[in-house]
Amino acid sequence: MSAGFSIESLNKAQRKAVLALKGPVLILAGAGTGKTRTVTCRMSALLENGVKAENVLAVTFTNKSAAEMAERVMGMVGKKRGKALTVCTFHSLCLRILKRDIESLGYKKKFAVMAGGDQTGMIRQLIVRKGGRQINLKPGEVMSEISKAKNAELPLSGIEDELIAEIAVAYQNELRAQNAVDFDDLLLLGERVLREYPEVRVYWQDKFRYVTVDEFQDTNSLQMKLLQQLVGEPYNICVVGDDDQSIYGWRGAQVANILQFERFFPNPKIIRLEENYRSTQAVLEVANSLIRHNLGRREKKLKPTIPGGDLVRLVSMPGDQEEAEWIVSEIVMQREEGRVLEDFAILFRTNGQIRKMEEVLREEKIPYRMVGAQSFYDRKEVRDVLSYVQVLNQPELDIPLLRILNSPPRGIGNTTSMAALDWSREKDQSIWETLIDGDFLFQVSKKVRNSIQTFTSQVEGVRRSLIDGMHAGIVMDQWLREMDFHEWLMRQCKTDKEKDARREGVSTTIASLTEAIKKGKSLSDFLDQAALDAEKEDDLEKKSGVTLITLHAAKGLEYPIVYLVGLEEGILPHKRSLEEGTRDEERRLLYVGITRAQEKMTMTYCATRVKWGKEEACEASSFIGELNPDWVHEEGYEDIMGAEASEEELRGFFSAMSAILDD
DNA sequence: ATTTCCTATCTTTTT
DNA sequence: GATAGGAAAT
Repeated sequence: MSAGFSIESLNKAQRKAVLALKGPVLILAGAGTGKTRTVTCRMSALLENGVKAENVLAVTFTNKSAAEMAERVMGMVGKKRGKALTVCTFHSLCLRILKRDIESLGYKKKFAVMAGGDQTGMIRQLIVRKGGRQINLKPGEVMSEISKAKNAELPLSGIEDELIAEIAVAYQNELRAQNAVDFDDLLLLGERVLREYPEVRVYWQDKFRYVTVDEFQDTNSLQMKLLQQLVGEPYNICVVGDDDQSIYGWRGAQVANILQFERFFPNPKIIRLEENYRSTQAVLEVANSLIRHNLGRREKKLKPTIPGGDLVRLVSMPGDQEEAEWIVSEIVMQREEGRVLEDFAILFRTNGQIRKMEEVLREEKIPYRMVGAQSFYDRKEVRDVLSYVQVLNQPELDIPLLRILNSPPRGIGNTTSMAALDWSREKDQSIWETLIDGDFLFQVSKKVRNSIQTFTSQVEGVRRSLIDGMHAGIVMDQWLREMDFHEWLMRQCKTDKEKDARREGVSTTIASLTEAIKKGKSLSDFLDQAALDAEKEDDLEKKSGVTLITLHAAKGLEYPIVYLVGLEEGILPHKRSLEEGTRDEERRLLYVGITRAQEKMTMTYCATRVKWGKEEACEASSFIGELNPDWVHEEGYEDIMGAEASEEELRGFFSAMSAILDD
């Protein structure tokens, strides 16, 4: 076998997984047990055994892990064959399926994906229109109800809360009117088109004869149904996951999918990977002792291959300021001992906790990279630019058009856009059609008419030059200049830092547009990708420094030295999980956090923490009592500072000594 | 129509 | 302590 990997380098269980190519396979892979390695070797083995790369599909959960897996397989089987494989997320898979056949479901072929801020904005508007303001209804709540209903394949009108149901129905009508879909629709419609149209199903089943699903514990019931449609007999499906790392229950993930895999695909080969190559015994003992407290899991234990190791440290802090300062001082110290900044990661439960840490790192001039904070494509200026691109591509889309209509200000204010909106509703046409509608223009003031016509002819002019074959990146850049977009943007910024960030956001967006066009993608392709991508991958990978990351985003990653901060009741476990009775998931979250560490693990908790500008008292997390004390070393703030003080005294002593000796 | 100032709310986690 | 949306002033 001329495989790009050596079978000898795998352990027995891994080997078994790599060789089980046909039929359903369930790989239970604990943290750090060489899961990715095994999966990529297995895919490589498929190709070695004569399976065509075009017939192989790997589904992952994030774009990032898709990219990573694709890269690793390519490294094994060569670029040419690697490129023919399909490695993508559930959502982008459905996007592909729908691009081919969405017309069967009554949508027009060119549909848009609505996500992030646009979606929130739309819901917010509807809340106001339907009078949900008074009862303080939050967009997030409405969205999660809609999502729940869609994932359960229940009608939106059946949502228990009448007002939410009404808003949900209006939301869906609005999407439908705009020929747009949201994230859940992608899955919902993807599954539906496969189920209802045998020829579509056969096409995709025939294309993807070998399917692999990574992070299977995170799939929800809809994704499971999709898989059932996608994978036909003889069920060449391999799923990989770890029920102990299921941390997306709030998004509808069903641990049952992994616990009862055999219910969906008969007689699977079940393979357990339990030998951990990532962490020291100390780290694993603590992780195991914690996760043991969860009920209803597939019993398993991570077996260490690296005996001993430093004890896991548990440090109490007076406040979050001290917590941040102490961790940074530790990093500085260890860097002086030869550690590189990329070895360190600081893990958080919520994004809000990151701020303090950032502040201190900046003071100390230590570079850092953040993962899982605000999504690049959700930044204001980026969404503005993207809205412009959307309007260029398809002016009939109301949401992006409304967004840019008066930013920068061009004399088409709120009154006018509301009038246009009403008119478009009445005539059952898009707002763009209304703006070029003579009847509509006739009934507005001359001044407003002028402003509108200036704008619409601008759009038409720019669109024409696009059709003439001008480069979209250049056209967009020129147009932004023409309307003094930058100047307007800069005027809104208070600090220089903000200015830089905004400028960078705009130029990065234009740059990635330019790049996409260069690669031969259409504007629609570019916009779809922007909607599905949470992050701009390349920046994150390239940036160096200490990693700041949420526990959720950290899954699948590893770092030599890990600090896990804010181990406090109300944060981890999160207050809301206590209300919702999902404490087990919080425990898994902590488990994921601990198992990220290769060599050194430090956890901290504070007595007080500044929340919303106010100091609040905190209590140590109840999870702390569940950790095996044999492998934990507890320290107080006084101990650490005491040690440091005596070190200083010592230094003072030495300098005094040398002064004497110099004499 | 646009800017500016005030206030209520926010903090789980993400495709 | 930020930020978005609303009211008030220009």
